[in-house]
Amino acid sequence: MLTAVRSICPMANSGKSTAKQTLLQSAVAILAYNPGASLQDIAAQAGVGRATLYRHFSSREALVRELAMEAIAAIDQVTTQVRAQELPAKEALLAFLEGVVPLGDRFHFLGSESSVYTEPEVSMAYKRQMQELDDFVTTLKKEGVVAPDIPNAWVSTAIDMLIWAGWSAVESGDIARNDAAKLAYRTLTQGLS
Amino acid sequence: MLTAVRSICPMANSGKSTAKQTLLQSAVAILAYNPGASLQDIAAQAGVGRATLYRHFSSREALVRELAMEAIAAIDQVTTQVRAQELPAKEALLAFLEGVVPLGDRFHFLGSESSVYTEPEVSMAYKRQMQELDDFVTTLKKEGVVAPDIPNAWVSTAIDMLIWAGWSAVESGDIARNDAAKLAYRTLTQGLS
DNA sequence: TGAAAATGAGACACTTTTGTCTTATTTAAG
DNA sequence: CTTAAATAAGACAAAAGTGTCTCATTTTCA
Repeated sequence: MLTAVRSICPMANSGKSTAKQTLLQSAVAILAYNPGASLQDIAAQAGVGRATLYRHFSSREALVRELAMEAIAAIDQVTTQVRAQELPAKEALLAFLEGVVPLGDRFHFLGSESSVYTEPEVSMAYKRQMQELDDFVTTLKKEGVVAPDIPNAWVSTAIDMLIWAGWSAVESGDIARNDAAKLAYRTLTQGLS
Repeated sequence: MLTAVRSICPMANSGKSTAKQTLLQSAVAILAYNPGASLQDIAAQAGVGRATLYRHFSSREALVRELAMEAIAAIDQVTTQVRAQELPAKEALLAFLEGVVPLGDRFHFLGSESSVYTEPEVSMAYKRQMQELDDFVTTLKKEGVVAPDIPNAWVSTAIDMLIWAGWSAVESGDIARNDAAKLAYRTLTQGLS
């Protein structure tokens, strides 16, 4: 376990995740499965007091908003990396899945949380990201990875759902962490056959 | 499960659905997207007072339990019908999807509601249904519809998610009601190509 | 029409959650 | 060692949700 490096060495700030980061991580882990969880539950899961949570997030709404923005940023990071490689569309799809399936809880949280529609800041970023996914689908069609007669909306939805499928299959222990993205990719490109 | 026995009264409710049915329908429609919705919201969506809701369901827990059991029964009805036709596995899959995609909200509600794990009655019925799905996956493998090297758990999860994908794509207006099951079927059997 | 049943509205007590605050303790830095 | 910052614990009031109850009104059916 590499988790315990924090205290001894004086300058090792690199491995130390801030309390805020821990809270965000715990929050998304809980909220992805139980959107109605209380801040009590979230703080407890993060191993901090409820008051500490309020020191970092002024309200539940603020927590959810930051969570959404952080999820969007994490996914953006993946898409940026994938684009930089300038892969053919098919390989880009696999790379995208490899990067995003481990973020499955954040990804799913985004699609299910209603704040995505109410908060303008989040809403705008989310729409942009959905648009980018739609553009990617168009590329997939151009390069023959996806049949042209399938509606873009269906392709996007199917990708969404199989990302969540991959993450939750790993989480429930049914699928190995390194297999999930490949299974999603295989299912998308050639089905289950 | 005989759905039409409702009341002793001779003719009373022909075209009119019971308040209870309306409530169940509204509840699943709301809870599928917002699991934390209040009974106030549910009653309002059903167009009845909150007190009326309590006349039909003694508690939130009872409402959710009946909802879950009703969802399980609805899905059972589909599987019974599909089995009765004695179709080859591939055609059976399509028939199953055609029947279940319109029940997508109930299906999704079942998989996400935690009462499924806490209530013994629901839990037992749910496990049985999941087992039946797993058996069906085994049949799909035997008849060559699904490759033998794909884990059953992945196949089940993928079917689950694409059912939900179909229902929500219809709900959001992106996909025609009559296309959703076919798109899910096509995606499962040959991917998006 | 008239009686019985169902409903809408809302009052009420209770519980949980939320957001703010204070205080004692721990942790980090000088 | 000493000081300053961060934290856990918990008190507190306000808000929202739950479950029970009553009563006036509407609906239903005989």
